[in-house]
Amino acid sequence: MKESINLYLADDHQIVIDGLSLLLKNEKNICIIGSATNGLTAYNDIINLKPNIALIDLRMPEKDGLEIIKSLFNKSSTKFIILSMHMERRLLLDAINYNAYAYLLKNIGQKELLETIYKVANNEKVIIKNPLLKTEKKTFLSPREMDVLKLILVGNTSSQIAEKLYLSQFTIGTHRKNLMKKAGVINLPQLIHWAEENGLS
Amino acid sequence: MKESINLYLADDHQIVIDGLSLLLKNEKNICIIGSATNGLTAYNDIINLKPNIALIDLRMPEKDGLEIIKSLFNKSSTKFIILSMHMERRLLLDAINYNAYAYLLKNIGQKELLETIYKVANNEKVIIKNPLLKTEKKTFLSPREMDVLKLILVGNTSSQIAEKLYLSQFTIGTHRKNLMKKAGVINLPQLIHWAEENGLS
DNA sequence: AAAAAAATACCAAGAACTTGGTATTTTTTT
DNA sequence: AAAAAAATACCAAGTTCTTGGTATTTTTTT
Repeated sequence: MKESINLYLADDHQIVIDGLSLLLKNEKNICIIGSATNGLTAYNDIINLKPNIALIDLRMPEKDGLEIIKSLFNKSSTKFIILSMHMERRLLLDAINYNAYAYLLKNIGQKELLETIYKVANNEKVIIKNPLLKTEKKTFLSPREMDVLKLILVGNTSSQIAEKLYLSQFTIGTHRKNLMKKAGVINLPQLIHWAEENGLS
Repeated sequence: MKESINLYLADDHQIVIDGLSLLLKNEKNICIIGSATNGLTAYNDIINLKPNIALIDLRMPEKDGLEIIKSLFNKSSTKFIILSMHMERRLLLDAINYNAYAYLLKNIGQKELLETIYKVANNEKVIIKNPLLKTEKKTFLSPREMDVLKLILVGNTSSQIAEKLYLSQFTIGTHRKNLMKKAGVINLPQLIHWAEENGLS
């Protein structure tokens, strides 16, 4: 038989952690060895505690879920399950790219969560299928577009972005144009709204 | 002795409901009589089930927490505890105005949640004190400003907003100006970011 | 009833964004 | 090696936003 699964939890809402803890406490094969409400603590804890599996939220203060798995990619034996509010293909692919074992939406139920944890413990990768994923014909953003979008989101103008990325303002203009096309929106507020909805904030 | 507290849960994430259910299941004096992940179901259930207390999320599909308490204001004996992601004075005041018994942030712990429920059951009103509330010298938005902001958020231009609200575009300009001042930001992306952060999305 | 806050409307100059193009270079995929 | 995708750069006309004003009316608070 297998030994018990050491699990780490990270989510920016204490109540979610409390809930998950209780949810998983009844499972005899699962042992929660730590938790955090911010990404940096989670990152350090995961390095020190070396949990078998870490269940981490995408949105967290200090260091988001993706940054954590990027930083620990190929440096840690911990297997990551990403918890996300929204399905966004780009984030999902990023997560897979950095070796996440599962990408779950927060609207999953208890049973599916447990199933996923056991599968992951068994080295199975789980990607929750979601109707959005199919209908969403949107292409993902290129890395450069992502850079530009992030800078837009925090209030930079095109010329400020150009300075920061050592590019021409015209290039930024082109990226804006392409971003809006990909997002299927026609102006800045809508682009920002789209971005926030898709967890890029 | 008192009879047990009938509690209703509404939150758009199933996992939060599952968590809260478990969290409260151990309490012998609390009985969860229903739950929902969308506001409309919650609204109807609360009317039918008449729980003593309803613990509801602010952000929900179909009908948000505030709309629910507004609709049921003075029409229901249910006491409401609002769960919110962020502290926003305006929302807090609205909640109080519509007779909410508590406004809790989701980062509260298990103990505080239980305490609050028992206090509310005892007809005590609880407002979780939060440092933000004090340091936040920001004035809340006026109803009109809120209208304008919401329309900005979904991508309307000033003149589109003017049409929709039967106002002059100059008036909208003034509201924009004042909104940015109150939010302490200097451009549209930052305003939107601020709004989303404060749960006005 | 007086004072304060909110809502309304207006103006103009300058900054920034949007649209619809073209076009070259670099990187990735097949 | 060829094709496709991504990144880069440029232009101009038109639209929209931003700033810094002024000013009147309506509503709320004291």
